[in-house]
Amino acid sequence: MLRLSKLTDYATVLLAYMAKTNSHLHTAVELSEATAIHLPTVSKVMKVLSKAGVVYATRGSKGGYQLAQGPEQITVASIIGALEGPVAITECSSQTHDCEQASACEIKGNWGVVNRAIVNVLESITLADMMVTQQEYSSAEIQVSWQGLSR
Amino acid sequence: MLRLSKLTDYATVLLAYMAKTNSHLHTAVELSEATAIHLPTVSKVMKVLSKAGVVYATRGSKGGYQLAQGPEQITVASIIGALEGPVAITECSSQTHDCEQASACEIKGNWGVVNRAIVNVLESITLADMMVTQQEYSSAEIQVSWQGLSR
DNA sequence: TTTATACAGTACTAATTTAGTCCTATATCG
DNA sequence: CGATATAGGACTAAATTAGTACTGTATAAA
Ligand code: FES
Ligand code: FES
Repeated sequence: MLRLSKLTDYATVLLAYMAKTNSHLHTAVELSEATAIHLPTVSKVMKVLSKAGVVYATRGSKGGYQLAQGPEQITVASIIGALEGPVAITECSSQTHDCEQASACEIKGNWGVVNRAIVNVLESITLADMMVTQQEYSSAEIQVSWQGLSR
Repeated sequence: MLRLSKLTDYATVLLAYMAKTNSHLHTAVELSEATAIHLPTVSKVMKVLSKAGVVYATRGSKGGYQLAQGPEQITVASIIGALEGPVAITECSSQTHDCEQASACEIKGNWGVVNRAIVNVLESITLADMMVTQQEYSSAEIQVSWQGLSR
């Protein structure tokens, strides 16, 4: 249903907390207590974020996690990519598809264009943007223009 | 994984075929043969599209389906909406959410903004756009700007 | 060097969602 | 009436996601 996984949501909440309290390394236990996300889940998410390079991990006593970049450099797309892989709204939206009925298909390639548009949005929004306090959903100003093809 | 359901994909393929051959009513059998989508699945999809008002259905002998509007008026968002309901990329992205940890959450409301941005993209793309023959994915020109909050 | 701490990697089960099919009912035309 | 075609709902199977647990590795301090 065009929905992100819960793990991606957790990741964003965790990263936002880390961004807010950026002075020290954060252990999984601390993150769990601060966000009320169960510890095993926090661990799972942080391991994935670490492997993807979104956060930097230090092992051992006095260890923990820290953001690999500033909140302005971490995009929502990169968070999603870490947890779920590249965004692909349909099977046919990636370059490496092999749709069975491709020869007869009227919309061939167009999901790729839609996908690209959505990725552009997600790449334009950073963790810092996600930390802005919202008064109203409707107060956001987003402008999107669709110009079709250049040829 | 931010993916549309297959039924939504089928719906778009079916509607694109209908748009291309707009002169007559299309039975489920004809649509199935033209698109190579199994008949039970075609029926399921068309029933949903009919209920949502995307297509108009005529019962009985000489019956079938036709587009309720021109391809330029049918948006991708409306197709998705018919099959999957309103787009909500996370539980917290709709106005009517009641997130357990909302009081402590650093990103409260921001998924709603991201969701709105994606919906804007999907509302800007029509069935007619989806029927343009694509040479290269990269040839599409989409411009998105994120301007954050107005206040 | 031993011990406590904290992350890494992997495997597994349960829960949820989606896909696909089928059956019965209703409407329309000739 | 009988053939055609959609409407609605129920049901099963498949796929995906969420959540948990266990074992391994690295680090720092006693
Ligand atoms: S749906 Fe795959 S090529 Fe059209
Ligand atoms: S995730 Fe629900 S309010 Fe933040």
